[in-house]
Amino acid sequence: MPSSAVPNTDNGQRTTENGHGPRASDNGRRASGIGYRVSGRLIPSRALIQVYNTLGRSMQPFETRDPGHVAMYVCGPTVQAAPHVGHGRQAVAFDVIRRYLEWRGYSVKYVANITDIEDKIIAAATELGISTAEVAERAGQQFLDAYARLRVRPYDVTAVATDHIPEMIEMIEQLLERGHAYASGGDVYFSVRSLPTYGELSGRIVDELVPGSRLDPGEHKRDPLDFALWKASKPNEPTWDSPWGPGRPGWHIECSAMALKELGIGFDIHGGGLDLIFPHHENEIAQSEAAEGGRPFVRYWLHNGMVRLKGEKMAKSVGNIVGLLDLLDQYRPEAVRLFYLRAHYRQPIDFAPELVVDAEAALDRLWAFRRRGGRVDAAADRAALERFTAAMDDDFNTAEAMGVLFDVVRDGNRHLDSGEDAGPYLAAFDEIVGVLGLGELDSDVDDLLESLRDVAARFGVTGSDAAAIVFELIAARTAARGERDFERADAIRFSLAEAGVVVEDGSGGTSWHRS
RNA sequence: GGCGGCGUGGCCGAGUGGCUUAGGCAAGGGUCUGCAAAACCCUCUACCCCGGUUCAAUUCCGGGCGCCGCCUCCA
Repeated sequence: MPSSAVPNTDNGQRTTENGHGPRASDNGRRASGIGYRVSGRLIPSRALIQVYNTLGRSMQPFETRDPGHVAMYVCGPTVQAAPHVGHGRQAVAFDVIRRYLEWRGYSVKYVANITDIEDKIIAAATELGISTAEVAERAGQQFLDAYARLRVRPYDVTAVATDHIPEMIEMIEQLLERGHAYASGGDVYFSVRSLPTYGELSGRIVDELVPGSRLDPGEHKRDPLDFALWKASKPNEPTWDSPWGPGRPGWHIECSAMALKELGIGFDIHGGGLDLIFPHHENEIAQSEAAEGGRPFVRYWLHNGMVRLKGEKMAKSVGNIVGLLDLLDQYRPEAVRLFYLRAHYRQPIDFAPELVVDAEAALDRLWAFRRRGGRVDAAADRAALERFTAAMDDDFNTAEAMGVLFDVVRDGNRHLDSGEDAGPYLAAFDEIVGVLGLGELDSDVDDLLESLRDVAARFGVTGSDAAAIVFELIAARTAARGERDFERADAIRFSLAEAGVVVEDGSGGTSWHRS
C-alpha cells in the first residue's frame, strides 16, 4: 500500500536549529523575509511576502512585529448552530496561511476564538429548551469535528469567550476611565464619536452611517452609532456579576480582550470573513486602540471572501445553508479542502456539488501520482519550489500554487513514464502538498476508536470519530505545553502511544502517526 | 444613497501590455493492457460592450451594461 511510501506530509520539520530559521543572518544582518525551503532546509531570503491589507486596501510587504515570529488571531464562529460550507472555507484559508508562514520559517502563534455567549445562542437555547452552554457545547463540537476532518491544524490557543469575562470587564473599565465608554441603565456603551479614527478599516464616515438602523428598543444609547460593551441581563439569561450589575458582554469585546491577552497590542495578523469588516472588526479596533491609548491594534487585516450558493452569499439569515458535516460525509474531506483552495482566498466562490466532484477527480490525480513514486530522499526540484514560493508570497495565492503543483505532477509523471529519476518532483510535491494540507494520509485510526475513547475520557476531551479525538487530544496537549504543564502533556503523549498513536513535535506543529 | 469587489475558453479558475502553455474538470486522440478498468501522455475551445492611450491591450485609463458583498446579525 502507499502508506509506507507516502510520508505524512502534514509533518513539519525543524527549522530554527542548525543556524537556519528566524535567526538566520546574511552578512550579520537579518534576512527579513526569513526563507523558503528546499527539501526541508531553510534557505534564508530577503524577499518579503506581500499581503493584501484591508486596512489601507493595498498590497503591503509583510513585516512582523517581532522578527521571525507571527502572532495571528482569527475570528472563529459564534457557536449557535452547525457549521456550513462558508465556515469551512474560512478555517482552511487561514490554516494554509499559517502553514505557509511556518514553512517560510516563521514561528507562528495562532489564536482563534469561540464565541459562546451571544443573542443568537440565547435565542437557540430558548427555542430548544436547553441551556446556552449546551447549545454552545453541541455546536462547538460540530465545528471542531468538521475542522479536524478538513485537516485544519489545531490552534495554539482556542479562546473561549465565557472563560474571559474578567478580562472583558477589566477592558470595559479601562474604556470608562479613558472616557470612551459610558454606563447607562445597566448597560455599558462604547462612544463611537469619542474616537476620531473610527471607520478607518471599513471606509465608513461616522456622519454618513445610517442612524437608527443600529438602535434596538430597550437600549440606552446616547448616540445610535454607539455599540454595547456590556448588556444588563434579562430574565432567564445567563449572567455574570459586574460593576454595572448582572449582565453579559456585548458582541465585539470578547475578541479584543482575548486577542490582546494572548498576543498583545500591535500583533501581526487578524483574520476573518469579509462580512466581519463592519461593524465587528471596526469595533474591535475602536475598543482596543481606545483602551490602549491609541496604539495600533493590528498590523495586517486579512479577510476571506464569502461562499455563495447560486450567486448569493451563503448565510443562515438568507436560509441557503449547505451543512459542512453533510458535505464531508458525502465527499472526501480533502476534496472539499481542494475545492476551497482552487480559488484565491479573497474571491467569492460559488458552491455547487459538481465542483466538489471535480475536486475529487483532481485529488485523484494528485494522489495517484504520489502512489507511483514510492519513497523519496531526493532534493526537491528547485524551480518548482521557487514558483510555489512566488505564488504564495503573492498574498497566499493558492490557486496559482495549485497550478505549480499540477505542473510538478505532469513533469513527474513524464519522468516516471520514461524511467528517469522523478525524485526531485516527488520531493517538491511532498513539500507543496504539506503546506496545502492535501497529502494522502498514510494511515487512519478508526480501528483504534475504542482505546482512543478511553484516553479521551481520561483527559476530558470529546470527539465523534477517532481522528477527531486525536485532533482534540493533541490540541489539549498543545494547550498544556503552552501552560508549561508538561506532566499533563506527557501523560497525553503516553496515553496516545498506548492507544497506538505516536505524537511528534516539529517546528511546523505537532503531527502524529500510527505506531 | 455611501463604501468595496467581480465579469477569462463547455464548467471551475489564476495571470499578464507583446515573450512558452496557467492549472483542474469535462471532451477528443494515443500509450499501456488478454479484455475491461485504472494510470499516464498529447490536443482543443478565452479574456462582457464601447471609446481612449500605445508600435502593440484580455491586461492601463474613461464610460456603459451585468453580477455580488458591507452599511442590522453573519466566516
